[in-house]
Amino acid sequence: MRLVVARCQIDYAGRLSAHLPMATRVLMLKADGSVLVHSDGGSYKPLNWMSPPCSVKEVVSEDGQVEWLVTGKAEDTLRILIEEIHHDSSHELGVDPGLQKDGVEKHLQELLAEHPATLAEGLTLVRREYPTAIGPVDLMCRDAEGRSVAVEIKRRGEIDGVEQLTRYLELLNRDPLLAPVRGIFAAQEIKPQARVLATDRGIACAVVDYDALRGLDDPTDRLF
Amino acid sequence: MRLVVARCQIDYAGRLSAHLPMATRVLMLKADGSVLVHSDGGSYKPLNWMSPPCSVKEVVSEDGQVEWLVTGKAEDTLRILIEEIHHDSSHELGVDPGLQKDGVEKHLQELLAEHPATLAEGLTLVRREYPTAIGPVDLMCRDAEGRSVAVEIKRRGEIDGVEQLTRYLELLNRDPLLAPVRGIFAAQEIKPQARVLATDRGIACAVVDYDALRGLDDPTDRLF
DNA sequence: ATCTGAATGTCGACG
DNA sequence: CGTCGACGTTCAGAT
Repeated sequence: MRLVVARCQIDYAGRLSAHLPMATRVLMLKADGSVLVHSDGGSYKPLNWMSPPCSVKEVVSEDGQVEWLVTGKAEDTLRILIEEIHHDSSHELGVDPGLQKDGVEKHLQELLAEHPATLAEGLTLVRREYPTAIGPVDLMCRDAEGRSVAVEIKRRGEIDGVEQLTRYLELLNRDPLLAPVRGIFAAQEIKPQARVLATDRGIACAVVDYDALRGLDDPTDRLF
Repeated sequence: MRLVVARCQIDYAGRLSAHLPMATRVLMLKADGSVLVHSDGGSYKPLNWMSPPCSVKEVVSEDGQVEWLVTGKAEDTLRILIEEIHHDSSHELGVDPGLQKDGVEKHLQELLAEHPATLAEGLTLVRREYPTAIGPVDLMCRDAEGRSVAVEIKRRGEIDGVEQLTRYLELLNRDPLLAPVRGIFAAQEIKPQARVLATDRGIACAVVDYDALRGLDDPTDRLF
């Protein structure tokens, strides 16, 4: 890992073309050859970058200008024209053990599979990841009357999720052994437009409380 | 901008929970208070981070352990337990002039609006961003026979874009003044599944050559 | 290798 | 300030 603070000008040509005027920025050169250009603000996203695998070549022109030419896989090129280097240091980091996550959609699905009745009175699980020709339905359930219920789970419920569930329901309802199948759109948060679309299509919405579900679950069975 | 290389252990609690075991990493602390944790590999995305606005507080426990507590807006917290600092430097960067882009979907739409006949023989433009209740149609055109044609433009044609165009067509075909409206799905690259879905729904696919379109366009009218 | 859906997505535009 | 769609999306998992 090499960290450079330099006044530089940058041009990128690849899937798009982009240009950064001369200014002072941080250049992060990782061990795999990838390069990140950060300014003092914005977000975690660099102003510009080159993804690995790629290689950096230093070019010095006749008039003494230093340029770093970063070339990637396809026709991606990042040209960094260096005017002045304020800082330059290299560091040995080693391999990172990596990130452990908890609280993503998969966990929500696991919890709802264990407690389907929180979605609707008397709901019982038939199976998780119920397979169909166009992909698996998150939860296939049966209601108190024994009718099929397809559940689509999202962390954040938006219009795409309703579209997805609609496709499943359309397909499932062609199967006379299952039909009629109704749908429940479950999410920790449901956007108004998604709710309107779901309601218009006769799909029920269920807002899920992740922490409450965790409370129902065995508290010893945690990641950390 | 402060750059720190340190052996550290990190816990994040916010929209999800995440944990990073003790290892050597780069910590980037930006002027707006945001913090990025990078390893020597991966991609431009940090292992962990805190978006602005947020503040960093240094806490030293009784046994001398140093911890940085980064708190954000809501209940987001990032705890960085520092074991050893290998490098620590601060730099004045100033405000960045920002990025200039060229070659995104908007530009593709402009080019196709100027040359609609490249999509289908005899096609003429009615208007760009044709408004409907569920959002604007990229291009509304008329074919040689004077029938309406709705065009959805994507850089990469995937299933979502076909769904979007399907919604527009469904709505537009309810208007007796426009109906029948047919659809063209235009993209630089169309994924097989998207093509299958489009064809199944009677929507034509058009693969667009960006460079060729640019060639038709006035070459003096460039961004830089 | 390709494809698909998720994301602490982020970012910008528009109402 | 929320909503929506694009993104050099990136990313991980499954086929």
